[in-house]
Amino acid sequence: MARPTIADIANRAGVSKGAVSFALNGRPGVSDATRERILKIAEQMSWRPHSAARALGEGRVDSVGMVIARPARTLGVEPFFAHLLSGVQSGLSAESISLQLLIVEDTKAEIEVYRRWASEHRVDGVILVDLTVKDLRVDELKALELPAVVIGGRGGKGALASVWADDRDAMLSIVEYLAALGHRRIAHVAGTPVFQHTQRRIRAVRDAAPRLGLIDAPSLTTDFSDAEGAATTRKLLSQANRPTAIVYDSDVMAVAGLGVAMEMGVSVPGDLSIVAFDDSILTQLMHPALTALSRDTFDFGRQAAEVLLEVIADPTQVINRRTADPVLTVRESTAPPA
Amino acid sequence: MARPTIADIANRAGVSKGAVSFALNGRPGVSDATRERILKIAEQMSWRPHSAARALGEGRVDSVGMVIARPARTLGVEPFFAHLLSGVQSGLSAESISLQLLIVEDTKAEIEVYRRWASEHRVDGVILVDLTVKDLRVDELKALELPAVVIGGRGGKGALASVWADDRDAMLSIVEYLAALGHRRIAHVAGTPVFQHTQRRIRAVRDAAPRLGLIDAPSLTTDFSDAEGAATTRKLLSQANRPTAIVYDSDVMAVAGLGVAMEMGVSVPGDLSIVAFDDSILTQLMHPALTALSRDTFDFGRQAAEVLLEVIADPTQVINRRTADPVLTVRESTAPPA
DNA sequence: TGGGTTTGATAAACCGGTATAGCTCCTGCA
DNA sequence: TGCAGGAGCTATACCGGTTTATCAAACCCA
Repeated sequence: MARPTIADIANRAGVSKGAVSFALNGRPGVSDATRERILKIAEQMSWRPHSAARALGEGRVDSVGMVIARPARTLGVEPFFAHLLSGVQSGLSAESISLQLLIVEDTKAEIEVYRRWASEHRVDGVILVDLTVKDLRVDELKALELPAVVIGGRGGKGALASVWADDRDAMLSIVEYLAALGHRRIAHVAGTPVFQHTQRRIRAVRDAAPRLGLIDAPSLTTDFSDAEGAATTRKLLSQANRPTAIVYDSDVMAVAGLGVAMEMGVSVPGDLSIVAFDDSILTQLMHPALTALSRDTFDFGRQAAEVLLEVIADPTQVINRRTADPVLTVRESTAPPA
Repeated sequence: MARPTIADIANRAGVSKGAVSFALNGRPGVSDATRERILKIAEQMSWRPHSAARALGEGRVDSVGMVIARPARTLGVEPFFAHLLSGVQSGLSAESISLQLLIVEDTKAEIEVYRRWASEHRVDGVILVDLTVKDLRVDELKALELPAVVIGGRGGKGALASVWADDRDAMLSIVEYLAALGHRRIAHVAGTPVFQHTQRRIRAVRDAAPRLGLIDAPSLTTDFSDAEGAATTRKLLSQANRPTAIVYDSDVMAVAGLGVAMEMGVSVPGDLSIVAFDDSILTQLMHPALTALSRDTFDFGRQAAEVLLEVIADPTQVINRRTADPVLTVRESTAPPA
């Protein structure tokens, strides 16, 4: 018989459906002898609970969702999401909870998805990425009463649970490293200013500049694309007093920047040092290989999953978990200034 | 009231649950007046069907699954999957069917997932990628009676539905292009020989060689990693009669190969032409930008979703749909041999 | 030996939809 | 006037689990 139900098992064992349910869920109400008999039969018939039936009875569907709101075009070059996803899954697999992934164009569409998921009871909770400065999603999720955890930001006034790394410290470690090499003109090619992490990184550079005696430390914002990364680099390198080091907020932009430098005959790391805020195979494929900040993205995802499950279990609590600090991996793209 | 049920609507409208169900699903059994009244009330209460309840009643859960069996480490650099995913979603969104994504380490784990999904009724069907020569998954899915569609291969003896592009023609177009430029020593850095598409590409090169008068046209297999791509390139370029052109089965390997060439002082495209079998931002970020074969991966995914939905609707049919042919995008990495 | 508690089980309700049998009332036609 | 037939709706069973109320038998202690 394909796909047996507990009624089938009850029949075979000569007991009621209720008894089977008790036995399979390890709760009192049946004798040890009966329990074992039922378990053995269930095993033989290779029974597994029907997810929808369970979801209907209990309140939960054993599924969580994650929406990525970026144009598909800009997605995928960075291994960031692939690693994050794997981590999330490893955190969920222990409880055999499934993950729904959706890639949408913008935040508006993302919020629509949350509404639909909530009203159709498709997920027990969601994981948020790319938190913006005034993030509409936070209030929306609160209103929907949908458990959520924010990755890489502090959930806005303690409203949502979060898993975060210290972007400020990370950026400081990069700038301090460059300053220690002797660099005094350091530029920062940042991402979109609407992202909270972008803001934090910009502030870190600005605050550290006077202390480290930097002559100039501009942060220039972009849309995270390779095109704007390249354009911004070109602008920086065309200045009279051009920087001797550039920090890029993503590996893709750093690679684009390296390309521009080579084109313009600016040698790396001789005339220009380059650091990427995110690490990946990309940075290692380059010649020279790029010095980059390595974050344990997999662990990031795993912890987010764990926190989400805790929040689902008890929605009243607000957890803010800090993850391991990122470390700077020095490669061939950084050296003392000429 | 949060999350109203059809019983609530029936109450408000003063009709039975059945009438509400008829009205909401647009089937006969209620008068137009009543129907409109019910629809208006449902709209007011912002009712949406409870996915689990619906799944339990009808046979389907309105959800399909996709498992990617690759080590997370090697994943994500290629935009391939991100684009594929977006395409799949766009094909599913019309019917508001959700997608479950899982990244696992190997095929064994993948098959386990299918078993679980089937027994727990978590998905209505699945999408397969990376078909291998003797693929265990095909028989397994047949046994589980789980509707499936294969991307990029012909589902093994017509067993499963499929969506495929002509890898053979694509490879021929590359080799013919290089031959037309005057190249006679062309090497092929292939992927894993267990993949069907790898085999087809290798055969295409071998078959075309005599016709095009190629002196030498070896296909060397790798594990698709940048490391083996680089190592193989080094070997090729160290030979006495080294090739004047190399075709790589992936963009990542092509980039790695370009790095090796530069390191060894082999100028591209002066001394060596490079072509990547897959296109992405990666190939465009390079200097020189790489000539690459562009496939409409998004459309690939969209069509796979469509075919899967058809197969779910009628599991007896076997659809084999051929997608648009890939086109060669010529950039700066190819030129006539010196 | 009798009354109260515990143990092990059952039957039935319930979750939120869909499908179906059946009922009432109206209409048309002989 | 009677009756067939259809429109419009209700009541109810059902999907596959969980949970609760109920109940019989065994057990305990005085």
